Amino acid sequence: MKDLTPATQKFILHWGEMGTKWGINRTVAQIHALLFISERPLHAEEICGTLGVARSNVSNSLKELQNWGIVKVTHLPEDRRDHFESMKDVFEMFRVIITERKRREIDPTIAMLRECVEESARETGLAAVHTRQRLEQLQAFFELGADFYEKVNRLETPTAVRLFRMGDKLFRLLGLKG
Amino acid sequence: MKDLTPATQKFILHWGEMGTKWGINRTVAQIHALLFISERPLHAEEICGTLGVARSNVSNSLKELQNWGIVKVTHLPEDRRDHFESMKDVFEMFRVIITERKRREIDPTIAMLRECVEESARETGLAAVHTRQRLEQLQAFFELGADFYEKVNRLETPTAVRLFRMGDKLFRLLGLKG
DNA sequence: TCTGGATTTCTGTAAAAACAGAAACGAGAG
DNA sequence: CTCTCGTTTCTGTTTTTACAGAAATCCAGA
Repeated sequence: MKDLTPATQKFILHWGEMGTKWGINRTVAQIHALLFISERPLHAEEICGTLGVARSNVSNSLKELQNWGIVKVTHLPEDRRDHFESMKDVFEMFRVIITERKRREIDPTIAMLRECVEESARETGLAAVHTRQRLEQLQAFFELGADFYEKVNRLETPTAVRLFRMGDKLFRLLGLKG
Repeated sequence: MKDLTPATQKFILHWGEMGTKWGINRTVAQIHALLFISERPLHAEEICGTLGVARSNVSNSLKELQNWGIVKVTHLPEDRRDHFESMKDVFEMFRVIITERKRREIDPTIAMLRECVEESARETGLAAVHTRQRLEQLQAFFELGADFYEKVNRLETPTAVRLFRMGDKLFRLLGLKG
């Protein structure tokens, strides 16, 4: 890791580890961390040099980050090479990430649960009833979460931030505490 | 996969895949799915037979699930063997999972960010200032999320469910829409 | 203390993922 | 058209993770 301050290095390494724990390739996460913290767009070669990984690896990882929608290509005048930059707004960035994970993983899970519930409704026997009830509970939970997310997602960022900040006041206002 | 209805099989397989995408071992996730959907506690041998995995694998996976806190050991009269059962309440279950992930991954990340911000505050130069600002934004985001979670977590389950159900009404009540 | 079932730990193997380097491909400049 | 610089795809290797089977340990009852 060349030309990085100790703090930056520590951040990039930790972010890479975080990635692996959440099912994201370590290198992908590291490149994301690097681009996020960099004040200017970087080209692939720079990323190779800084992180010490192969060119092809960087190329594939960058494509992955673009698929996630949190890294974009830009071009600088007088330079034919692609340059890459991460989204800067943290809140927006996580909004994008969560939306994408919902699309890729949560929505298909809800669909699967729907199918399983249907299927087990057609099966007979006491066991099938139990199974169906369990699956329905799971389905209800995921649907509740998904709906809530959709609603929050429709808010403008500052509005959403305010919502999350409210806390105690929020609960009191809604008379939920009792 | 012996003695399972098609719906149950589909569910267990999907849940296993979900696991891998979220950094959970496939077998661990499958065993969890099996125990979740089972109406009675199972012993290790049954799990082996049903899922077709080795005894040792089941043993380690069960320990992992117990570390997560979503599977517990029980004993049946007239049977020396350990029996295992998953939490049944879906909402509680995810509360436990999220709490654990926060403890393992989010809290250490916040600590790391704090350290990095401190370190980069001691460094000089324009670049260091930029770095620090980025890290501070990230830190603020994580702290906001963590605080909000703590608050929701303190609510009784039915209260929290009501909160998530409110949706539109909620936003209007708070005058957030504008 | 000994015994038999039950569980965990250890060790080598198999499978999967990550990765580097080379080759192929593409786009703009001359 | 072709040469050059840059990017992507392909292929084989390395590393990591998951896993099975064997060995060791544990525990209750005799």
